[in-house]
Amino acid sequence: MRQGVFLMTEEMNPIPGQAGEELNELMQARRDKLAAIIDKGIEPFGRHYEPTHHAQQVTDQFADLEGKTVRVAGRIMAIRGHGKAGFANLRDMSGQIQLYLRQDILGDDAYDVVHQFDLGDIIGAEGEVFRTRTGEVSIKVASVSFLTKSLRPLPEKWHGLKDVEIRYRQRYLDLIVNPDVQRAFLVRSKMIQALRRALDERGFLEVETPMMHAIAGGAAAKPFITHHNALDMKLYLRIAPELYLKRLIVGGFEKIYELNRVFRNEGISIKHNPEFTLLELYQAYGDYQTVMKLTEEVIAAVAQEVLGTTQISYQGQAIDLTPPWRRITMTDAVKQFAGVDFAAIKTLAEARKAADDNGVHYEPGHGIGGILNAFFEAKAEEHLVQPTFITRYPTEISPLAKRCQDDPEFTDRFEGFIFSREIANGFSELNDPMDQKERFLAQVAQRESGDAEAHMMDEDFVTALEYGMPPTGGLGIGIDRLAMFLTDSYSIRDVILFPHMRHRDTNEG
RNA sequence: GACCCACUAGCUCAGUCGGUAGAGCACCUGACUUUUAAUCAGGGAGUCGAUGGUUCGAGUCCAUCGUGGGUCACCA
Repeated sequence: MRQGVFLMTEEMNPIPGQAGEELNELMQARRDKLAAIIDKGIEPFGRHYEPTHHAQQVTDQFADLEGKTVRVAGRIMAIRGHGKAGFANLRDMSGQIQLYLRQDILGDDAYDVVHQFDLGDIIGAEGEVFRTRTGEVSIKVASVSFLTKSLRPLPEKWHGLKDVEIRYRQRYLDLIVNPDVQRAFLVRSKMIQALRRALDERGFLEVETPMMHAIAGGAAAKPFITHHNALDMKLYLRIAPELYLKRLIVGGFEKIYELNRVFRNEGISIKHNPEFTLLELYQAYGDYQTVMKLTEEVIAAVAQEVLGTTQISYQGQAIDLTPPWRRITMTDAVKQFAGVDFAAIKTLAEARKAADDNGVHYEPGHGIGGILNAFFEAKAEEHLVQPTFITRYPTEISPLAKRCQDDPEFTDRFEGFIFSREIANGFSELNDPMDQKERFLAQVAQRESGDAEAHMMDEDFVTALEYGMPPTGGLGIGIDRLAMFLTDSYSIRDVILFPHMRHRDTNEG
């Protein structure tokens, strides 16, 4: 067999230079230093250290700290030797601080250890805070503690790491050498914190519902399929938590949210990752107006808290998140941007002719509502740069939303758009079990005619509605996309720590 | 899934017309006690993504494959 040990090793270790390969010159040099450190009786992979300050604090509080002794810990990012003295830049989570290392202060033995330092090593240092001749706040190191030896060379200090494949596959390297990357994920983290706080303040309760579903419902999407061995049953990774959250509204919870991952078995692009983070919330006794208002308020509040402003810039485009956002019905948007008035279109034949005349693509299964939506996506969406709510979605494409009081062909539903991208989706929840059952049946029919994204029948959900669900407003917000706007990230991969990549395989044809 | 582009030292990149592979940083040796992309002198480092083909000769031309990126389609 050609698939010997070597191929197995490659497959299990997608990172170049792993065990089994010969060490290159740079790695050998580090192993040699490792041995030298061990020879001196020092543990190269340490156990414990208690820093008194972060790097940034030392700089910020220089006036108070000058002449005082501090302990810091972090990764060595630069070394500048000067014979019997030297400088090193130490990086921790807060930033960098310069260390000044002198043989006459450290002593010969300790200074020998300093000579074994490599870029990337993690050390602790204790010493007096001072300012150098050139004005840089530094620490005159009296003692160093070796905490972790780094056995691989870091990417270059000046140009950083640019190879996007390595950046995503080995995100830790990206985080070490590209400070902006860490900042983006910090913003994402704060944004999620701010969101939770905004919802908690408004009396919402965070809940957790199953990620593995026997029936994949709550959205139009292809699910990932898995299998439970003991129960010998097919399970789907959830495409949305919606149907479980509404069961909780039936159960008596009044304001709930879930902020977690959903999984959709679809293409990957700068706007799509197979798993992404979705916020869904439900407010009993509210409607789509309630949650539409909540959407603009919460997004503006989060931007204000995280960035200090509701005026953001995305890819060079100024965007004003300040409420209230523009509101326009889908029919009016199509009329405005495509010049086609669907209020005057009463038959499928007329809708199809309008689409044909305007070069709008539609599927054979589309009704008037589906064609209206196709018009909207083809002609109107691109114009929705500033935050805009599109309302009155066709019932045909909204199987879980309540019909409008004045027209059963439309629903009390909205989607929020920023920079032409859908960022929020909300509606008055359908709580009529008989209507819901009919909508499911229509979805099942579509599914049987080949639409893999149409809903499955969920009898238990209908049963829950039969016990009675109060009128409810529901909302979903795409967290990754919101993070993209707040961090001015071009690709969704830049706000997901470990975006999905193809599995690295062996090189056999 | 279709099309376009990329893949050269640990990293960032050059490489002309097809003629034995280059730079900066990093690394190694030496000098240097306030430098900061430290400096100075010397040195080592490559399966040019993989496989096949054309050719006297391929990093360079051709084909297939792999991985990544982009655009489109689908989707939030």
